[in-house]
Amino acid sequence: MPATSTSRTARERVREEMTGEILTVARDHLARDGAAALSLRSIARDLGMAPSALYRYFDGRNALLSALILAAYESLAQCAEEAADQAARHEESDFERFARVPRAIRRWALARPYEWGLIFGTPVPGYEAPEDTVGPYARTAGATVRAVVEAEQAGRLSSVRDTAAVSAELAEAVTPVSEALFPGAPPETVVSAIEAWTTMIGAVSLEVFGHWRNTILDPDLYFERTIADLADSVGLSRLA
Amino acid sequence: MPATSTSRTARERVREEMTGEILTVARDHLARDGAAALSLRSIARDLGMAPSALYRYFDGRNALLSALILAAYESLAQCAEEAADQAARHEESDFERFARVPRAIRRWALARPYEWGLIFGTPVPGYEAPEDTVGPYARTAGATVRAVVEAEQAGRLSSVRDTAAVSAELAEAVTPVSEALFPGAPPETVVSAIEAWTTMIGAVSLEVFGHWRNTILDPDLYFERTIADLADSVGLSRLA
DNA sequence: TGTACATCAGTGAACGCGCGTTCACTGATGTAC
DNA sequence: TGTACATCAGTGAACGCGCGTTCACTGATGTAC
Repeated sequence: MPATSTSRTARERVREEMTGEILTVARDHLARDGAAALSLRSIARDLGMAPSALYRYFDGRNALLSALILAAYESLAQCAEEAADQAARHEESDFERFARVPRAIRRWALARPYEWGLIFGTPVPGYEAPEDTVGPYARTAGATVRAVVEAEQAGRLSSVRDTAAVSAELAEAVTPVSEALFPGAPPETVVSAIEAWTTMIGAVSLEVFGHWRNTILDPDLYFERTIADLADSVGLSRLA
Repeated sequence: MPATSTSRTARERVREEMTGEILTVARDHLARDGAAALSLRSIARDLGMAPSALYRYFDGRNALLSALILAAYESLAQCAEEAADQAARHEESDFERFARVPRAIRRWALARPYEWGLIFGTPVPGYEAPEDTVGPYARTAGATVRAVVEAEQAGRLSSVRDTAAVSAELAEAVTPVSEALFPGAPPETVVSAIEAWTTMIGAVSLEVFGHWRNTILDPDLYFERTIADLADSVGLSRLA
């Protein structure tokens, strides 16, 4: 019966809306008070409903926190992938295409410092991150290095860079990344890319967590320089 | 009167001991439950005393937390400076002397993940870091780049590296670092050093916060590689 | 279309808990003469 | 050396609070015939 399915989805639509509203309010509280202070009662208060009502939507405080964490991972992954897709659509230099993703990630993080903290900050203690974060995490990393992978496959990575050879042991230690993101690429490329990832995360974290106050006066400018140096270290050309 | 002064310091010595014990227990709790869950009552319970007794030593929960944060900063600074001092005493290559400090910092962090988190993790919300952290933070950074500064002053930094020129604006944006740590050095050196710092913090954070599970199978090996690449990027020679 | 029933969202009272902080106090340790 | 007093560490009861979670309930929305 079509009537049945449409009306059931009507109920479900309302449910999804309500779930979204709860998550939105929860995110606001997260931004204001941090993850540890997240309180079902105060979220319910903001929504104008009884605390117990939230149990219709989330199986307690921990479940809500898990949902927030997962949502943060997925939001970041989507942001990074959108930037990479957009880059792929433009006819630009390898460098320009690479640069778009770190820029997008940084913007995402500056707009949502506490969600960034859920992913890359101090882990909430006694709390195991949900398994489902592995996927979005990998997608974010994949989007970040996509321009490198493509340039590598097209033979466009400059080999003039003075990268030291990677030992067999190190290549082995890094196989999960090689296999997932760099099939067939030389280990030197893989290692440089991981280091670029590390530097990017570090640069964003230091900025977002406030460590550049009175130290780096123009974070935009500095981040651009970081991106440029990362591209160099990975062998990406600035030419179109 | 000598009797007076010795007996007064006797009382003060006990006081200092007690203060130290409280901080130790607090650090244990921090490691077990995280900063947000730090509780005066449970610390007092562990010490076998009344909660109110803690107010003789710390002016409430926030003050205790501040003391923990400050202690973490100072412990890290001391660790880094000791490593740098030790390096200065050895006749080694510039590279070896540089490498000692990141290694020490990483070891410190792995042994005290939550204290690392107090410094480089998500800031405790609604909580301004005490001003006194500026000093130890600068000391840590200074120790990290000491080998670079010395090599630069001795004219031993290799200039063959293909570092792009730093614009006047970027040099300006970075003056606090130049003035505090690199008097007279070219801005290219300063910027490379800041990037090395960023990468090191990023690498340690990613590892300490658990992001290398199933990704980097041998973190020791990978970190050594990171150090080597940082030294290269900054122009340090591996020769003695 | 109408009726009987099932499903589900949301209420509101209640539970037990651990928390930070205060206060008046006791008793030991140090100080002054 | 002895005595009167001040300082200080630590006690224990009490406060008010906000929390997560449970439970029996009401009433609206959807379902089956």
